[in-house]
Amino acid sequence: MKEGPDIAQIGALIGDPARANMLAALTGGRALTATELAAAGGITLQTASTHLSKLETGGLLTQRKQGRHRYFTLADEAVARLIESMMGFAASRGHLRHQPGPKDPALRKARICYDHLAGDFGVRMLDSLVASGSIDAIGDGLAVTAKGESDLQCIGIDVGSLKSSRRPLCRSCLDWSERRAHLAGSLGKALLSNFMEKGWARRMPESRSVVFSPEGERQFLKLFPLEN
Amino acid sequence: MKEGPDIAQIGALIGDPARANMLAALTGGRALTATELAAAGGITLQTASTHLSKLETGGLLTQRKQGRHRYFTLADEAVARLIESMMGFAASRGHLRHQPGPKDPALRKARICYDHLAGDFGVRMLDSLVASGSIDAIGDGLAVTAKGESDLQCIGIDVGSLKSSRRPLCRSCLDWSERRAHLAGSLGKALLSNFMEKGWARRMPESRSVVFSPEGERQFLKLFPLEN
DNA sequence: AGAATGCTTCGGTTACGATCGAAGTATGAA
DNA sequence: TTCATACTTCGATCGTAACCGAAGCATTCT
Repeated sequence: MKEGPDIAQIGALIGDPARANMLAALTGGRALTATELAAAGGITLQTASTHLSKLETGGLLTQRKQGRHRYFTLADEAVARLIESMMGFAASRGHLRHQPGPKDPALRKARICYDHLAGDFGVRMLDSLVASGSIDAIGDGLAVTAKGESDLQCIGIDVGSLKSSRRPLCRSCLDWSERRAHLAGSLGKALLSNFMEKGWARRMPESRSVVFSPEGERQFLKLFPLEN
Repeated sequence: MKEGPDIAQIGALIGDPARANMLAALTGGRALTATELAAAGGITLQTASTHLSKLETGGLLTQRKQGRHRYFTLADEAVARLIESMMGFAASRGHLRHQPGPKDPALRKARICYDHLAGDFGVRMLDSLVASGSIDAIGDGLAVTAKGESDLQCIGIDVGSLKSSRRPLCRSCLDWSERRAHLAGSLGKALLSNFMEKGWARRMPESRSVVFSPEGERQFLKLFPLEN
């Protein structure tokens, strides 16, 4: 009858539209203030405040006060994964919010998923890394090969130092737009920051989309070719 | 602002305690009638009926009428994965339902997870298969080796025929009690049914727990040893 | 045929929670 | 100090949905 952990609590937590919108906004990875989240949820500040405290006591959010602002973030990567997996599920059921805004194509092309690259470009990058033998893939599992380690070193990424972190190096993440895997984990994060440092890509404010400069896109496509 | 798929709908669907309990009951894998589910949810039949129709239109359940009964099942494996992953998340946050009933230890030891073996025994089985070189594991990805294929043949499982199914052969599934991976996919299912055919194990009515006979447990432990 | 079982639909009650206005606290700026 | 911003808490309203009793179908049993 009543077995196991209590799903209903977190379900209800995510089940409110305003809260769901706020969580989705935070999937962008950057910390947001209460007022920004209120806007994202489409509600007043007071209401947002109560929602945020609920989400925090529910363990989904952490807050960090800085000056007179209160910055909220997803509690950890597990939360981000849960939200993203629910998005994938919702998308597969056709629970889509039809709003073919101008941002939509940009989001499908390249967007941020917590701290790594998702969308068309994210999928292409992982496919290319696997095809070139830099990453071994068995099902959902990923591992960097010796070749990959040296290739990545050339781009400017030290895999060795990433390995020492407690966080898994590679992890495949299924996103809702492509429904195919892209690269998450500390390596996924490192690659994206690498692109941004080089000026190839930058994040758009108020959105999860990532735009590449013309030159950046050229370099990216050259670096991660698709054979077929 | 409003990007991507609508999480809130399925969140709300799962967010109701009665519905959550019914879904959890269905994670057991067997099809249940409306009255059984009403009992599982702790509500009357009428209320259960409306809940069930909501879950069905939401795409979480499928019903199959047979005679004067209506059997409900989780719509597909993706739903089962979602529920189980939410259970894992809830457990990690301490959202546990404290009810130290007598069944609890049995559930941790061996229970069913949709259609395969989970709990202590499920984890042990996968660990042993990996250690013996029957299964290759990279991160979350699993693949049967040639050695594994012949070993499994000896037990009475034809991997070749399983491969032809559309469903993935191996998949790792993280369960809430152990927080470690166990074997899902068509192979996971085949192994469990193999044990049950041999009389090693059987399912308890009204519960997700799987109990091994003394002899069955002896055989199981011998077949899947742990070295350390 | 009639009776029993399994389930759905209808109607009305009730309770909870989402919402906002208004007032209260904390931090920073003038 | 005073004023402004960022946020929380209080209080009250309101809507929705969960719930059950009762009645309505459908299927099977006798």
